[in-house]
Amino acid sequence: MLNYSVSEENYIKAIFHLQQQDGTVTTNELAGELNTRPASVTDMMKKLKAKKLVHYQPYRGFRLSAEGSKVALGIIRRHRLWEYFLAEKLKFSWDEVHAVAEELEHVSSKKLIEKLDEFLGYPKADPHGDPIPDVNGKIEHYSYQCLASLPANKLVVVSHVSNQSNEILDLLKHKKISIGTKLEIKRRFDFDDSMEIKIGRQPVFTISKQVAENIFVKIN
Amino acid sequence: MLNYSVSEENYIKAIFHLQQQDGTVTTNELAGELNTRPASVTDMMKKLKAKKLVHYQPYRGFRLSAEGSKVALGIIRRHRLWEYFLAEKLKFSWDEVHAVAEELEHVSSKKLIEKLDEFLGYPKADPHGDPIPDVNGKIEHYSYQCLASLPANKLVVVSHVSNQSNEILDLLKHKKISIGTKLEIKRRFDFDDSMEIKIGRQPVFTISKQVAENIFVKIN
DNA sequence: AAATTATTTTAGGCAAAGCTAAAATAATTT
DNA sequence: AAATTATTTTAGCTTTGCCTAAAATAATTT
Repeated sequence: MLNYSVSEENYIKAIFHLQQQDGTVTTNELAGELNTRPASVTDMMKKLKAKKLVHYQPYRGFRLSAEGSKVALGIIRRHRLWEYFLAEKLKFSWDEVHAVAEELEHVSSKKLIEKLDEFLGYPKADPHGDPIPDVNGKIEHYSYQCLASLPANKLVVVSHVSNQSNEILDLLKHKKISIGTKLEIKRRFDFDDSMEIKIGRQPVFTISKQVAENIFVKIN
Repeated sequence: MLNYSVSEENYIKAIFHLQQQDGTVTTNELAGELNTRPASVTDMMKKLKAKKLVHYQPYRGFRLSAEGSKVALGIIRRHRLWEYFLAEKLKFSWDEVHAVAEELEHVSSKKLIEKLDEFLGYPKADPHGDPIPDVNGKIEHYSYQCLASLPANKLVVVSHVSNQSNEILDLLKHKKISIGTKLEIKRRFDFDDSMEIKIGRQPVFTISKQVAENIFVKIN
């Protein structure tokens, strides 16, 4: 496996995360994610395309190639192992681990990561509950839970919507619920299984049983 | 304290080590140490001078300023703590730790290093026996003696190896000499300054002058 | 369908850190 | 003291990764 620059790795990782949601990633999206300019993204996409890490046609967006995904999973593996180390061994608090792991993940020694993994006892997930890919880049997929099945007072992240109809998407769009939205379940009503939900600091609103049954979440 | 680039840090560290021996460091020496060209060294010296990290007059060599030394000791602290971590926790062999620590030392989080130090139990020296500077850059100096300078029939403890090259570490690993090893000097030969050494009840073996010059010991 | 707006790419530059070749300075021989 | 040799610096070029402004293309309105 070749070696990539810190910059290249950051682009690859960002594309990986963005394409989880969107399938294909746009120049502006990626520029936003990386706090850089669209022109810089175009430059880097040309480079990554030349290295066969992304599929890219001008003006048409891009996504990782198989090889690119493998590289991304390697970076994510390193990141999450370091996060686990920082939280578990060095007693960093949950919100501090990410920034430091962003630096550590670029240290490229393969042996370091294998030894670290062993030292940590082969953890399955990082402190945020995100699964840690194995040496071969295999990642356990999330077992999403149906929002309708959860009790009150849970903080969750929307991860999947199991219904592609215009009707539900229209409703979700109106309620400003999309993939990645953080929801807090405030109350459940036994009468009709409706739920009161809060997003950030916005006012509480209600969703019906039928809606909740189609939303799948990761518990935070 | 400001932040420096990986390149700047590598120059600062190299100057620190070279000036231990020479007092003042020359362009060619530093270029040799860093596997770079004299012209590149001159460029960097101008930059480090502008940042008041070195004293430098064209053609007259250079040395670290007080501030430069403080920065150097910070880098050395990080390097040695990581070396200790790699050897002690991840069970790296001592000839492998240096290369990986070279990468880890540039991760700049202050909190990371303080937490790591605590986790490791505030070690005093790295796996090669080099003392670890404290948070304030204070470093303990031991008065070790060079093995090459000692007469026969001495019982000594290996405390420091003044050469991090793979070549010597490979040799020492093969001869089973590491920090803390008890050696008995059985004979010295004036012809080539080689020595016969015994470890415990193992058979006597010979080491060359070049090796003995890099081993520093405490007399038992 | 044309016009307007938004997005993306191109063109041309900049800073960091390296390089080679030539010029300047210092050190050593003769 | 002059000549030669060695060292160091300067000048100018390269690559990486970023930038701004202008041009090209796509998407949306009218």
